[in-house]
Amino acid sequence: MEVDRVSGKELQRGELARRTGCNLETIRYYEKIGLLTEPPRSANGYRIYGDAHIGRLRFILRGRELGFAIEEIRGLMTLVDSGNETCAEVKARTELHLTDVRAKITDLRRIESILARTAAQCSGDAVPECPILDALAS
Amino acid sequence: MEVDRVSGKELQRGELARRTGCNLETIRYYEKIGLLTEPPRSANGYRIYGDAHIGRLRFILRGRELGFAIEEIRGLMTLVDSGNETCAEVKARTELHLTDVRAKITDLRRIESILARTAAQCSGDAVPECPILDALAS
DNA sequence: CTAATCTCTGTAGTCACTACAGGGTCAAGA
DNA sequence: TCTTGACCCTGTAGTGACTACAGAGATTAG
Repeated sequence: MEVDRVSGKELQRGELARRTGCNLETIRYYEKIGLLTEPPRSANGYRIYGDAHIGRLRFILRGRELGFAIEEIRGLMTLVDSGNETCAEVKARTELHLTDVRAKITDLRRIESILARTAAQCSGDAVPECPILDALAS
Repeated sequence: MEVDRVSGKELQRGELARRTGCNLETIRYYEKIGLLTEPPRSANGYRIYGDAHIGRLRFILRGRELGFAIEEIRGLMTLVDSGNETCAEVKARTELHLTDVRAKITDLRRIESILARTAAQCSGDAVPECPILDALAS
């Protein structure tokens, strides 16, 4: 029994994975944590996905790419599903996340400058005295 | 039986935690994974730490602050312990890590700009059409 | 004497997956 | 018809770097 590949409406898990670039197991994981709704099954027990699932999974993956946590994505999707979403609310959540991202950048930049500065003091010779180790020890 | 607080040579776990700013449980964790050597015990079974432990733990914590992975820190400490460390080797490992940090910064900056740009398109009104959700869905 | 504050142990939970073992199903080729 | 390979199913365990907790024993202050 082959699934319908012409209309693109019925996909098996592997096919969904290929189309979205998502790892095969991750799809099952998202279902397990309730981020993807359980799809119907064919007679043999295989999951059958439709267009709605592709869209939802793409939403999740895009959100993850942008660094949103699973729970933040769940929140956004719940908001959309409830039909109560407003641009204001979505924007507020995005800006909250943006603050987080910026804090991480600041952190990493501080780390970068310390590392770069310390490494620059380093002779790079085959000697046992090392300013990097000194920096770590102090 | 009180530990010696004058010379600062013998500390209990809680005291070591306080002096280094390390979480109490984390010390036990570092011991479990072999990053901190098992300290001697007092008659009642309590761990007793000395100056060497303070130094080692500080080294680990500083390394973690700078984003080194546990295994990288373990590698650096092994290098030092072997007495074979050279400035060149330490520098090489630091620069490897620096590359990693810079890659993360690049990643986050890309995310930041997408989020900022998208949020800026957002009216912030109480309307259900939202460019952020559109960006996530596309 | 008692209550508070240490310490000990092992284990489980966090986040977001990823991998694997051990099986069932299905389509195509020899 | 048989077999091979590619799919799919399930549950569980592993990753990294902790953190928290339960249930116990030890010590100290009042």
